[in-house]
Amino acid sequence: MEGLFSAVELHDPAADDDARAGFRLERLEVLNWGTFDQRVWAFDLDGRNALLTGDIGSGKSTIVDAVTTLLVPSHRISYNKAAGAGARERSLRSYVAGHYKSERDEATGTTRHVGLRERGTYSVVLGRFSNRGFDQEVTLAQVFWLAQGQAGQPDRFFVTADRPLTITEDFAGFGGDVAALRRRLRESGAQVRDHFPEYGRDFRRLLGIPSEQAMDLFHQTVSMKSVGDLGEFVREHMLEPFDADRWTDRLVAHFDDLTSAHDAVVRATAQIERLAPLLADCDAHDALGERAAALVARRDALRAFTASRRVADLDGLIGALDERVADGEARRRRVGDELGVLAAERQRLELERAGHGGDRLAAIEGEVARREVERAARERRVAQLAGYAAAAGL
DNA sequence: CACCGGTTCAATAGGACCCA
DNA sequence: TGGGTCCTATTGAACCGGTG
Repeated sequence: MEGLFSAVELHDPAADDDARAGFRLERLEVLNWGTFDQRVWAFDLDGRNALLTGDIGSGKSTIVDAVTTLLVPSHRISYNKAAGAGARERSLRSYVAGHYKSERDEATGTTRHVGLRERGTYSVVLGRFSNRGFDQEVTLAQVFWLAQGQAGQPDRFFVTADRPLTITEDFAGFGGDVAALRRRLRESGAQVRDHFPEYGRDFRRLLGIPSEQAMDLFHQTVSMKSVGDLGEFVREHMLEPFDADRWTDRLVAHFDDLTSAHDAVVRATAQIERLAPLLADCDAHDALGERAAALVARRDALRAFTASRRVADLDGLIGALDERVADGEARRRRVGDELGVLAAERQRLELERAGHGGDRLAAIEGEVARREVERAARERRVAQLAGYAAAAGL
């Protein structure tokens, strides 16, 4: 590393504490990354600002891309942006395989990339960050490997640890068995992840980065060659997304709501004014209703009242009729008795007529009948007298 | 030539499943 | 229970053709 670059210190040692506040990159290590082959290449920044210089193709962008790879999900990285290279010239795969030149196959007309490394090797990118004010150290690392005959992007896993790690001590001597390396790292207390999102959450928590957008801004600035439109850049990467269309729509909708609410109030007021006479009418209606109900009650009671009066009348009438019946009965008895006397008289006369006419038997029969009646009267008289005697206790 | 919209492709994330 | 594999939905980048 020292032979390739000259690090120029840009900081003021007198302002060292302030200049190195927060988490800063302490040391960057790469193994089998791009053209940095075979051994661990370390880059000690010591938490300071540094200027990276070097010839064209010496690997400046490769180092920058190593830092970017540590902090940004690979599908969002445009490695070519920093290198200013042609499309698709650089990728995670090209760094892991160590592509350094392309050969054109005249027979097929295709180009083939030539890599430094055979399959079966692995690559490591490791960054150690420290926050000197709080004496905290955080290590981020990613391990890549290309399996035999594997197409596409390399396999990889992600490591975070809240202590310093080095490639030499923690990412070597595992016999090429990636599973063994994972196990060893996990047992040492490091966090091993398969996917970037959870790894990203881990290191953002460790480094105290609250926003995912901050990483996007970091990515844009670290790999930026030029800013064509500063306003656009600030809008895109430094401001929280602001959906002006949606807010305009909401504003218009809110205004519409206010307008319709005002209309509703005006309408309701007019309705109340027009309903006022109705209230008076309702009161009158209620009064009339009460009066009608009272009259109906009296009308209903009238039936019983008249019935009771009629009962009294009929009772009187019944009494009068009973008297007339009694009178009639007495009269009938009197007439009956008179009829009995007249019948006896008729019989006597018939007998007398028979006597005169020689009908002595008819006279006797008439006399018998008369005596019979007399006997019955006397028996009644005897019975009456016997009743009186019994009543008198004789 | 820049821009826009649609299409295609590859990588990723995450769930289901199996196995030691 | 952890690790490995397979499958699928999602997403972002690249590409392409049309347009002003």
